[in-house]
Amino acid sequence: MNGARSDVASRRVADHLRAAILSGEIAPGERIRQEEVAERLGASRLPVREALRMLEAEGLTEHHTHKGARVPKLDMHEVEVIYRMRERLEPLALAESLQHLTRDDLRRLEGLQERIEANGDIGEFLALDREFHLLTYSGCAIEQLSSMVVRLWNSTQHYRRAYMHLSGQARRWIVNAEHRLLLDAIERQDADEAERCLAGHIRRTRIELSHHPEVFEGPIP
Amino acid sequence: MNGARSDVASRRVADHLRAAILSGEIAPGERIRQEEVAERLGASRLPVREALRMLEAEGLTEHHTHKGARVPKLDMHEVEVIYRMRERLEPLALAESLQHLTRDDLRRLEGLQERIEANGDIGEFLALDREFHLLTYSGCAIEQLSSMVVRLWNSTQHYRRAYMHLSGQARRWIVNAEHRLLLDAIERQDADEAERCLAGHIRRTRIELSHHPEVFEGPIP
DNA sequence: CGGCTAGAAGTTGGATCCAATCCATGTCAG
DNA sequence: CTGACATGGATTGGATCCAACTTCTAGCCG
Repeated sequence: MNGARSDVASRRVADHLRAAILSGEIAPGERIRQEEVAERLGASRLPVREALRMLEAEGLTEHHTHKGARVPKLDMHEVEVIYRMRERLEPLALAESLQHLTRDDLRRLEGLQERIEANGDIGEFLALDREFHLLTYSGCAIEQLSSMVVRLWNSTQHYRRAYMHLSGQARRWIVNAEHRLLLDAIERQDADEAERCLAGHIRRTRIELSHHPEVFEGPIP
Repeated sequence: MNGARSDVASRRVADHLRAAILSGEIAPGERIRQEEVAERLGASRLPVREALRMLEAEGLTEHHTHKGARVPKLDMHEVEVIYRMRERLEPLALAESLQHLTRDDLRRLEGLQERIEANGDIGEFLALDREFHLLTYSGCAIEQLSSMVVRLWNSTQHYRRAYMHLSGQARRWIVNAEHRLLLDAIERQDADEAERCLAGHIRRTRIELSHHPEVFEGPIP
């Protein structure tokens, strides 16, 4: 009868924490105290515990018994391997998704890409880029595959942001060109070409990132 | 100071349920009632809830709000895609693991393969085969990669068992031959060859499985 | 002065009770 | 007889209180 509200407390808490982690408000390595979160969101500790477990499944927190939850901190090699995983899994997800994308999805992809090209600030770019790519996978009905792709995006989000703070506008032009090629292949339903574009896009990003070890050293803007 | 006992109730419960699901005692599609488990293991419902969340992160259960936990039931296409994910991820895990494998690991791999060749019953074969492959990945220090590989194995375990009940001894000879080739490449630290062997091994299994749609239809031994 | 230990405070894990939701059964109108 | 609908039992979600563990600190002894 209501507007599909998330009236389950644990989900509300999870949504809140997820946003806080993805936006960088809670940084990698930082500890999350149950009581503090519970108090701030007006719930008891129990839904917070459930929420932290959900986030753990999404790769956003890690849990150690009697020591609580932290946001995982990754080193350069870990992130590089995660990018290699993305190179292999995301083309598969795209292939599974491609023929199920609706005409409306394509229109939204176009719209997102136009907004990406509008060159907003870094936070906006990251959010739109994420939305763009995940939308291309939205037709993938294989739960395991979709959830793993989201996990990989979640894990690297913080380092993508850190890298964007270092890289110039030129990078964005390359991204835009690659997105356009990808969009074109998707609209033509050319699975092979779309997979190639996507793998190349991720691969290039991985290699660029590997030239900036400083991303993984200090605290970040 | 104690013998590394799993004195945390939620972990004990999770271990118990994991074993029950992997052994087929709890079948795909089956519901898991918190109170029943709690009573049977002499704990309250809370650690059971935590355990179910852990298992969800491992791909062994799925959770729907106010409807509880079930073991996911997959159709043939889903399993086929999961095998394609394995084809892409496990060679990567092997490459990451290869140079960290100790001489002792290699000896244990040899021992496992010999026990596999001893041709025990199906349950034993499945357990040994799982142990063999996961041991080859044990040197992989990338948590995300290792955990995803385990997830994929967990998800398909039941269907591997169902398939084994249908396939003859000839399949085992092929598996043994492939394992020997893989072991040889691993011992020579030949990453490329090992990746090729492994991808081929998984690929062949996927194709074989796709010839047996009956695996996904009825209830299973 | 430094390192180790005991304990106190803080944080997480677990048990019990209550509330909200789902689902199956039975009833009644058409 | 069939369908929708209401109701009660069953099951999960949440709050509160207590126990176990970790960690930080203060004090003692070498």
